[in-house]
Amino acid sequence: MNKEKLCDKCSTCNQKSPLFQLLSDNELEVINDDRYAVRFLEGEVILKQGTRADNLVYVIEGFAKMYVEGFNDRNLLLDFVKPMQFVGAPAVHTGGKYNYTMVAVRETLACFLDAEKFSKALDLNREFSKHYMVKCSEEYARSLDRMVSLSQKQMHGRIADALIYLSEQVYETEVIGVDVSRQDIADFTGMSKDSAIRILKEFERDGIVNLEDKTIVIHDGPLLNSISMNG
Amino acid sequence: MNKEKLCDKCSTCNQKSPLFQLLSDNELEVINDDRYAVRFLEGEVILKQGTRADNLVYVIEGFAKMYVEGFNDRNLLLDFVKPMQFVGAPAVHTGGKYNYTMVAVRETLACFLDAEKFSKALDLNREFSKHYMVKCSEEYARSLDRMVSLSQKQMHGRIADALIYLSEQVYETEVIGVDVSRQDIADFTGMSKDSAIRILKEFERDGIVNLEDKTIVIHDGPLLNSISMNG
DNA sequence: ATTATGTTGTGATAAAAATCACAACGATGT
DNA sequence: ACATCGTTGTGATTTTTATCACAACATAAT
Repeated sequence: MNKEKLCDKCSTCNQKSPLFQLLSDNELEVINDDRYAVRFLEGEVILKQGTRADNLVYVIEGFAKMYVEGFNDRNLLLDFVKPMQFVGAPAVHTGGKYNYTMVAVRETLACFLDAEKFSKALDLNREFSKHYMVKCSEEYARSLDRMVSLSQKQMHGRIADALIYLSEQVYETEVIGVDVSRQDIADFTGMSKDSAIRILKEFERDGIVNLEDKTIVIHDGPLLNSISMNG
Repeated sequence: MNKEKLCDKCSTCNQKSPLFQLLSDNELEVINDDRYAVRFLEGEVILKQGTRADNLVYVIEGFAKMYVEGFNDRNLLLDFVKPMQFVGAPAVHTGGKYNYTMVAVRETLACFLDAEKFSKALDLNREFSKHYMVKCSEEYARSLDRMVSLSQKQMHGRIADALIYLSEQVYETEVIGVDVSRQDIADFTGMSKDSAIRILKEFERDGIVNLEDKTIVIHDGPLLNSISMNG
């Protein structure tokens, strides 16, 4: 498969994150040393919650999701992962076990970076480690926002939050794609699948969204924002 | 007041965090440069959510709490802060506004470290920045746990989680002190004050805790753990 | 002394959300 | 063509939780 050629070495990788562009070829070589890429099929587990966190996963192409396996067989969907994103924090820094499971939503090419080597690169280049720290801090800040949403808003507000996030941050268009199921939205907003469906249907009746064969098209963004704020 | 003498300079500070002990006197001098200590009275705001995050607060003595000001006049209590803890992340790294408010629960002596200077220290000493990163990652990991608790457990389980955390991590004894109010526990567990009181009373009837003039004494830790797991 | 004020506590009621029991539909496999 | 399976969707019902309306009590203020 010619796609693996993209992954010959880090310095020539054509899916190089802005973060990696801060590293010199020599520094990249440190990370390149122990890295390897693996292609995952839809539904396959890339990282499993509870296993030792000795790799940072860099998504080269595809689409994945990460979720915490919680209580009563319920999952808390944390995020969808697009190419050029890093997955592994915070466990990779505390030296513990992965805090979540990561699964390929579509066929996904993932690069496994050795945590030790990555840490070495953080040592070598302070600009790199600084920017990486900013990325981690942004993730943390988002988790605080979600804690507020999950604990203080009721279902309409939480669904609105989810749709806004998926539209603005994940799909970067008004159309939320087919690979986000109703169950995903329920897992993202901490409610039952039934309730999530009900509210999406309600939003459709109110002209806020269009539901067309499993995609969700946002029709009235301002109203959605107002529901997010007041719910 | 002789207490301020404790705070003459960082290198002789007798409330020096293990993290600061990684820094040489010269490196400490960088941080010492722009720092200042302020004594806060009970109830006074130390950091205000929404203001520019250009200081990292280091608690020298006292007791404080941090909470997100959320929706409908509700607060999400994030944590209690004891001496030798740093407060300011993640905003101080993203260069934005504080994500939460910090208030003195008792009289508190707080040291304000300039974010730029702190960042300089992170630049100078990789061991220091590595350990700091671990601290931040642990905080982030805890927020993931809390997201699961808040979104998947019902009230009994959440109250159990709160009591376990307060007992084990904050007070480090079975006695949760007077400066944690019922409203605090409600804000920590994302429920109404009324519900929090009701469940605490129920726990008392079931012999799980003792409520004696505003302190909460944990009587049956194992049962509390089981409620935390199955709730 | 007595008026506020804040916290704790309690029952009754209302609202929110989960659960249950299905139906409809499409994709997949045999 | 038919069964199977997973996802979406809906109404009825039950459970969970918030809200409301107070009372009791302590503390602080006048």
